[in-house]
Amino acid sequence: MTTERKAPPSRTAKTPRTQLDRNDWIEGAIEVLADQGVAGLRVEVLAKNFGVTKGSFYWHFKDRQDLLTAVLQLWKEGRLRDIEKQATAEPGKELEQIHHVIDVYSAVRNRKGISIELAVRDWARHDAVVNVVVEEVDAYRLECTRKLFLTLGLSDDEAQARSILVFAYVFGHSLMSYDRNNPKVSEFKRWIAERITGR
Amino acid sequence: MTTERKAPPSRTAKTPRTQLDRNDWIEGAIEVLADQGVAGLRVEVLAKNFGVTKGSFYWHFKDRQDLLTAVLQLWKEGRLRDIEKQATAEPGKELEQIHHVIDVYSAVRNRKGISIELAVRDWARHDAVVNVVVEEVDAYRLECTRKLFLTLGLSDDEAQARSILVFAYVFGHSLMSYDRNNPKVSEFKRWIAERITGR
DNA sequence: AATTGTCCATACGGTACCGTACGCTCTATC
DNA sequence: GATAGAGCGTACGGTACCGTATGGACAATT
Repeated sequence: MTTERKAPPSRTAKTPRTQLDRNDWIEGAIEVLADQGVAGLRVEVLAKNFGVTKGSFYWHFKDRQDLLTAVLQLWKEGRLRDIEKQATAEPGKELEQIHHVIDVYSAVRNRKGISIELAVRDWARHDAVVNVVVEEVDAYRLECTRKLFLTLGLSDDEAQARSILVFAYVFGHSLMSYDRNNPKVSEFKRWIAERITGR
Repeated sequence: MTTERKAPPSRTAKTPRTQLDRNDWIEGAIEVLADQGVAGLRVEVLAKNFGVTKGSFYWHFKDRQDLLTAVLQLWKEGRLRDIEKQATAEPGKELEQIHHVIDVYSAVRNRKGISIELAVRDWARHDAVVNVVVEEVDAYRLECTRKLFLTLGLSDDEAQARSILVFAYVFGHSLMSYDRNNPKVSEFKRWIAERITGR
């Protein structure tokens, strides 16, 4: 499926958002997913967030699973596009680009993105279909990063190992709860990034 | 592992388990937690697993929260004991011990332990009290590992940074879904462990 | 002005839970 | 062998959901 953005039905400027379309629901669902997890992703709750009733929901979606599938699909597409964007380097700037990837995917300012990531991964642990999608996304991420390492002249094995380390680290980091108020944290993060990418 | 088995109340050989005590419920709850998450930790479901009704549950526990608190407490104690055990090295064997920690906490054979770990961490994302406990456990884990690195002659900052990397990696690794059938995976894991601990 | 389709509200039956009240049955103890 | 309490079953009311049926409200079209 492809981001089926419907052209706004000519009510562009008048009432900013009286009607909801499928995409609005999906995006709202991703919000809830980020801070409640799939378990908290309930039709009636979501409807209440929008100030409507579920009568609206069931007009746009067959059932709850229909929404979940759409959410997963949108997530996958977004993640594939994102890693492609974040891991594309100008020639000669591959090392900086890897640092950029580590930085973006472990940044505290990216709280929402990280929350979604963790929520989807937890979702995947209880749903085989979701797990397949996460595997695909992970595979692509590893591949993109591996290419960067390869360009830097590393062997294929080492490039793969380092790529795994990159993402295991960033996801593990966002999973951990250590003292984030520690002023040395950013120092540690730089040391680690250097350790992962350096000679 | 916690393994704090209470001495069976003198009905050792007769009926192997007719009565349930508080600990049985808590351990059963941890089982469910491991493969369903907190959201799936329902009183009536748990009772059905034991082949009893919730009448039994509410004799041993005030309410569902009472069980959850007990589960959390037992988990915390177990984790603190475990890291202490896994990270205690004979003098001169500190490096081997760090490798042992990495190995144990990222081992595929430790599936259940990892499932519990991830379930608790996801739980912590939606419950501030749980999050505090996870922070305490993490802090102790980092401290234990840091001491090992310190004994190896590293600076305090580097010992801290490496400790963070150790646990971010192992947890991130168990969170990731890459091709685990790849025959080179164990090779990658060794490379990474070496990268984390080596000079 | 009547019509059609889109979008939503209301109302309903059904399920899966939570927690309580109360009653039953063993077992140990005297 | 009566008694007391520990451990559990049964039955109930309540809540939060899911999904369906049906009937508006409103816009665009004719």
